[in-house]
Amino acid sequence: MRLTTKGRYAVTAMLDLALHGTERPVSLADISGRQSISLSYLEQLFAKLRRNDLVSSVRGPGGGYRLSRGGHEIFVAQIIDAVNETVDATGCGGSSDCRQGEVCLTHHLWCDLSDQIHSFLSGISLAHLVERREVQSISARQEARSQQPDDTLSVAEV
Amino acid sequence: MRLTTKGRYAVTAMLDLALHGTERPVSLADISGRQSISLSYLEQLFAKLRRNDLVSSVRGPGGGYRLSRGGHEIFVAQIIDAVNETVDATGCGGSSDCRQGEVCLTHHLWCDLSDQIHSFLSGISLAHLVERREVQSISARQEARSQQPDDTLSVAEV
DNA sequence: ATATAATTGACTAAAATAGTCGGTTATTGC
DNA sequence: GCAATAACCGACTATTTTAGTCAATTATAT
Repeated sequence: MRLTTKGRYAVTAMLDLALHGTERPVSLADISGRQSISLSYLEQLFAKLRRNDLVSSVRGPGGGYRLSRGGHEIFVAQIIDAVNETVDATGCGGSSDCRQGEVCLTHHLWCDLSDQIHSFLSGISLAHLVERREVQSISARQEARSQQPDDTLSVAEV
Repeated sequence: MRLTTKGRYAVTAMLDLALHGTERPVSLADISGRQSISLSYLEQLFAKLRRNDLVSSVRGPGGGYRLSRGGHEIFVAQIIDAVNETVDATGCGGSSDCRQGEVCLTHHLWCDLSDQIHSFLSGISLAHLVERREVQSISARQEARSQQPDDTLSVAEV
């Protein structure tokens, strides 16, 4: 399991979907606008998310993406795995012959570590994230942004 | 906290130090030979490890690096932090104004996540890794490599 | 003195990340 | 049927990170 900004983009986008996709599908243009992620980059990410059956798409006007199942059945680990899609979690191929016939010194360490992080992130669902108060309030602000441009962001909110 | 191959290299090298550096300092050339990491790349990594006070150096013949303290006082998290040295764990600066005055949707998630992974890796010391049977056997094989070139690596060993 | 080995800095190659562009296909509403 | 929408697709580019090279300098043990 690798942890980079790419996975964060994907989780952010999926969280946006979970928050705004309850009524109708959400277009990538909308997500792009709200989360400041480039549309074309989102296209790449969602191609992978769709291939991994995390989202389904609706074409044409009014179309977009929606979660392929309930937010409590989609986990952060799945999202990160989908966009990283590096099968090779250990860096040595998992084939146990990384060091020309030997197993590299930290082979087991990284397998363990990978497992631990993976199971940790497998316990966090989108629904779980949506429940967080902070996320809800931020989302509300983002929705209201067009009406009232607030420069009065208090520290308490953050 | 970012998790890439760079951190794995660093941990591997430090583990090598913990295993072979009990008597005398270990030269980067030795580590390079045993772990198949390029000497110059090790130089870069150890410059950072030294700046972060995880190793101390001894110049001249018979010199090399040793752990700056006991293996039970050096943790995987510290090693990874040292070589990544991206203070910005959240990707949005932690300054809480990533989205032009707003906090990005997953800001808290990644702070949490980062904290969890960090505390997990902060619980694993080099000494802890050395105690692992697998690591010891692999290390033994690596040390003996020059005497008996073994092509008879059984699956059970792996 | 000499060999060893850290230390430094500049430079390069390859890969991953992030993003652009120009199209095509399916669908909806008029 | 037509136009607008928005997914879908592939090729292409820029930036950053990773990984590694090279050439020198400095300290030190013998």
